[in-house]
Amino acid sequence: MMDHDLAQKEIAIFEGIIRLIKGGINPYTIKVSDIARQADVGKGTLYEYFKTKEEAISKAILYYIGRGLEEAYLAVKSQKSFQDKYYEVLRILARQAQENKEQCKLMSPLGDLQDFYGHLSDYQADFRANQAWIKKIYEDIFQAGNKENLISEESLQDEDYREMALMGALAAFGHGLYRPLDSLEVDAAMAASYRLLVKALN
Amino acid sequence: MMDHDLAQKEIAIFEGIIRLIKGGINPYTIKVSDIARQADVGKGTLYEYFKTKEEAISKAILYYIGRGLEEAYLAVKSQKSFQDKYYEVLRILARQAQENKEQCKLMSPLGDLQDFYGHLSDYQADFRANQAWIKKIYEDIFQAGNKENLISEESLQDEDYREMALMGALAAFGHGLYRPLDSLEVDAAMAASYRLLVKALN
Amino acid sequence: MMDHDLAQKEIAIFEGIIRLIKGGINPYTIKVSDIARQADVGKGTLYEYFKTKEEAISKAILYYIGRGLEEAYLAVKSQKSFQDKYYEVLRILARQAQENKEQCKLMSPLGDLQDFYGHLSDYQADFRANQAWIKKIYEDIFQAGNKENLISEESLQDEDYREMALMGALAAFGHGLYRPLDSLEVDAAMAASYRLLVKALN
Amino acid sequence: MMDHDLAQKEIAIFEGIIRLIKGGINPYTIKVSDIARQADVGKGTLYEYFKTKEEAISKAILYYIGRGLEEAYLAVKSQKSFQDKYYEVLRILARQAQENKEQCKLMSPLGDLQDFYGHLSDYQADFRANQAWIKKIYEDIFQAGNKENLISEESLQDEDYREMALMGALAAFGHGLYRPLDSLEVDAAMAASYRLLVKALN
DNA sequence: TATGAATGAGGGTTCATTCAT
DNA sequence: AATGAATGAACCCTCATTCAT
Repeated sequence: MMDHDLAQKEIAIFEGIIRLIKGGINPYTIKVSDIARQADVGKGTLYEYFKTKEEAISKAILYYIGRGLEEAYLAVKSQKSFQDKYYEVLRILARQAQENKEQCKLMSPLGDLQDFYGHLSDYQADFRANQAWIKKIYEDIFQAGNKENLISEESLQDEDYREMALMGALAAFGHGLYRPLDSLEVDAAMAASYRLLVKALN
Repeated sequence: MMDHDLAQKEIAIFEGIIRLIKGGINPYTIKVSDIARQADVGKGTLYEYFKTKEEAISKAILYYIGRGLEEAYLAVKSQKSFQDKYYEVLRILARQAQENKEQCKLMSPLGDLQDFYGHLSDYQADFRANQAWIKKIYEDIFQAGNKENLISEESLQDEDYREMALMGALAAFGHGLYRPLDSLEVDAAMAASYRLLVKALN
Repeated sequence: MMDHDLAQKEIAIFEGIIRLIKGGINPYTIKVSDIARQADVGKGTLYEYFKTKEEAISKAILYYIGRGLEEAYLAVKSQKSFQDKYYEVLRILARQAQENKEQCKLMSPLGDLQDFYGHLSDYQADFRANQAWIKKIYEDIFQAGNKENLISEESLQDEDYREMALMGALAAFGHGLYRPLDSLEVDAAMAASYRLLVKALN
Repeated sequence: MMDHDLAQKEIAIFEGIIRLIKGGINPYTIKVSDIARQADVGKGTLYEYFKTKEEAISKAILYYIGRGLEEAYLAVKSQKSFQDKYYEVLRILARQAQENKEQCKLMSPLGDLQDFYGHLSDYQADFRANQAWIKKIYEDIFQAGNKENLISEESLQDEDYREMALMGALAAFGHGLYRPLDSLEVDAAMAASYRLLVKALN
């Protein structure tokens, strides 16, 4: 039902690529033979589904991020309060940071994704689909904040400002995560990030 | 004083590499022959000064960022007020973003520099030297803020929090910059970023 | 009678291959997938009828040339006079040269066919069948020439010589054809070739 | 002095390629590694001098044929009589046919060289240089024939005809050569070819 | 010290062939 | 019998590194 138009091998390849990246390989250094081995397909099979290695890697990343964003959106939406929604995002970021810190970038609309892998920009369609998810997540959070009167009228109206505020709070959290923290300190970073957000918006 | 132990050819190589990166080449795709041509040296010469291509590129990046950070520190120090110092940082970031947005990361202690070029972490010595500059910049800004009573006692004492606040405000600015802004809007982004910082710290 | 043992798909494959060659593809660069597409059969089907790609291409060429030679023989036989018979051959050559100059070689016993596609020699049976057609064409022409007293006794007895004479006259015509001639000049080349032949044989 | 602008490695590569072709490999099936091994250079070296494998092979063929034609011209010119000159050409052809029958084509202006290796036509400059040699050879032979009154006025004036006559006689000889002849029979074929030529021209 | 010609390991891609359906 | 998705051996070409000059 989901992925209804993705062949099974195509997904196997995507997952092989994602596994490699999570395993710590820089996408620029992935070899076709690595992908084939990880995905348990022949090297030639990759070229039945993608024109080049770069296309396969780019689409895998975009696919993976897309799935993550969809899940993130559902998780955020299932939370009721402003704070719970925001904490949900932070928890997702923290988890991703543990898996592979590259993916911290996933919440940034326009993000630094190209820095991660320059060829991504060749696949604007998938790219934009992902940005749409991000916008939905942001919107859901802001609406909750508004309902709870945590956002000043002024902040609410200035779309650029409120987005910068959210981005900044998330980035601050990401920055905090870089240190070798134990889980207690993750909580501290979350609290600090939330504090930054609330201060920024009211 | 600086560069006292860098041969002239070594610097030529660094500058060639930096020119290439500023020209938009992804560091992963730089070829030794590119460097040699840009630096106007023979390909073999590179191996007189560096053991591998990666070492040359990594050290060039670290060298370039180091020079930038030193200049940034001096520029910040020369400003008197908290606001002027912070705006100085923002102006530097904006300029770098124009040259090459990769270098926005330069202010982040621990930054995402590895994402930019994974081999950088092999040269911890230069790496740490750069972080020291960043710390000095941060310290200079915070002291000015303190003198002007713009930082609450609580924020001042919590080193982690205040650094997160600064990082967040900078990241928010960086985020704002990604849109195709004219210079007027850069001013708006600077104002918003400063507002975030002040709110966060007091 | 002919093709009695050729399956319908087999012929479809032959014709696909011939279409490709006439379309200008060098036989060495034909791909199995090209053949399958042209013949409108599956790639696997080719291997039901032929052990290798080379066998398919070789047999297709030999089959096509065989058909052409049979037709040529009938056309030559249907002409009455020595000159008409010879002109018939020239007309066939000219037509083939227009379609694809490769096939000019078709009249040469032993020809340069291997140069055209080296694997042809692996299929000596079909090869020899084609040479038999050529011999019949030659014989028919020589008999007519003899009846009309256009061939000296000496030339008639020396089989090697008379065949060389015929080959030479044909090659001269082929050579004349290579220039960008309009149809009038084709006539001139035919006349010159005939003149060469008659001089050679009497 | 000769080849003054061909690097030594370039010639080594040419000679390696020619050796392979003389050894019987079809030019379409030559591998870069074959060339490198034959020429005793690294695989990469080939790409210092040629952009592609096809360029290397094409230029090697054209180079080799050019050298052969130059030598052939000098040999023909050094002969005094019409018959000796023509026999010289036949001897060269016979020798080449023994080495590698492909090169029989070498005397044909416009020849069938493309059939031999389709990429040759990409190097028109070298191609035309070779044709100039052929023209010179032809001219030298015709002038001798004229001096000896072996060419009728009519034949002499008709450039197309006389060239066809020469081509035809040469082709007839080539055709005769294809049989497994011993040297005595080569003499017979030469005599027959000469006879054809003289008859054709007077 | 400086060079760049030469190298060959390495990797992306193609395509003949197979085989499960 | 017919198919075409899947495969991986094979091959062209690149480029980091070396080394003779």
